[in-house]
Amino acid sequence: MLKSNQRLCHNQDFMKVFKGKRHSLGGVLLYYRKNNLSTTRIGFVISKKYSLLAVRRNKQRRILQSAIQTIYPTILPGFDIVLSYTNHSKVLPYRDAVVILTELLKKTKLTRI
RNA sequence: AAAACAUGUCAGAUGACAGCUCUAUGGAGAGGAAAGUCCGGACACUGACCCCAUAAUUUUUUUGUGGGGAAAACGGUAGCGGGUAAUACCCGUCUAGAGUGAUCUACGAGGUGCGAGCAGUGACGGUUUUUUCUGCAAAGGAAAAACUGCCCUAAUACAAAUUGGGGCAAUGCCCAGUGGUAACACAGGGAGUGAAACGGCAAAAUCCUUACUGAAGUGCAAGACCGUGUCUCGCUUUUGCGAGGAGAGUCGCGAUGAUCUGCACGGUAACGUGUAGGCAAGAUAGAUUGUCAUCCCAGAAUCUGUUUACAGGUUCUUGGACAGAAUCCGGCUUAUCGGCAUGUUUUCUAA
RNA sequence: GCGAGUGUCGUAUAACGGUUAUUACACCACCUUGCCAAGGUAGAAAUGGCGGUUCGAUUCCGCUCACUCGCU
Repeated sequence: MLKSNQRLCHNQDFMKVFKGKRHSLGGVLLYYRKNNLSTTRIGFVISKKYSLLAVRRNKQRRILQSAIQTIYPTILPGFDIVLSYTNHSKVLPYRDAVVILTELLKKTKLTRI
């Protein structure tokens, strides 16, 4: 779980980010857009299309959150990012999530290195 | 000891690293169903019948506040007796059926209406028993007998139908008796019918009535406050004032409660009374977790031992039921891997 | 979260508790035509699922599954 200033919290912010650029890899969709703040804020979208059970949706979101948390120091500040996972056929485990997210961030040049 | 039945209860454990929410430095942090939203309440707002008290305007009256009552309308319940804040809930009990049994399942006021079911009668049909055929078996076909409510008699020689007369039983009806708080059960007496008479159905309060009973409607996105944006309108036209109102703001909303746990008493029980102790999640793009290790449970493969089904060991990119609080409680319903405890019944063994 | 509603052939649509479940378009076969369309004749195809009430259920009731809508 990220801190509250590192999270996207309001519907208007989400709508803004969806109008920005996007990239996808392995079922993970990444939207991003510049904001005028000193931190990057990240939001997660896992819809009812992924699973109708609330337990599975919560589980998948927590896995993505904890994967982001390990990568977070390498991300450049000043962006709004939204991550969503829609591949309803299987669960994305923690190790694969870390690999996919680092590759995605390298492609979009949001990392420091 | 085995099998079964009922009720209650647990919902993998420990550690390390990294992190979140509340509280404020000490801690606390998801369920039995948090689910479905099928019922019932609490709570909030809206409108509102009659009576009484009080305050203001005023003295006919109108408005506000508080308290009490009633049943019109609109609902709720429906064998009987209880429990509860309340219920389509719970407990006990009556009736019918299933089971060797513990136990389980089902139904329930009256009228009026319906009636393609049963019976009324011949056939058909149904149930039981016996024989026989097909078939591995399950089951199916054929034949016979008994029962399934009618019987006797006259007009009319016989049969059938119709009409008249007579008789018996069961259910139901009426009367009074015994047991039970009651529903009802048991055992008597009387009248009458051969028929929509009896029995059956009306499943979501509906066609009408009766008895008992509840004021109604909307739901926390209820609702209360604030009045903040490069917002809108009006006045002033610098500041400012008033109205509306986006809202990502505050409260409602996080435990002194129809509360939880233990004990005692009353009651067959649901439950009630008393007493001692506890204060146990409170998020809002939505916390209550992620990863790893060891153990535990289950599964698969394999090895060893012997009674060939058990015991022990090894391995695994194996799996860990159903499922995630959203205002809060009491029920019901649905989903669910496994385990534990208590009580009861049946069978077997031993004394 | 709170509340309301709908499921009938491939699609749209009808039904008093009593039929072999209606109609239109689409589909298939045949006739017609030199060929196609239109037209004619015949045909196949459905009550979301599981239980209950009833002599009998698309209809009434319960549970369940899927879908739709309203309230920031």
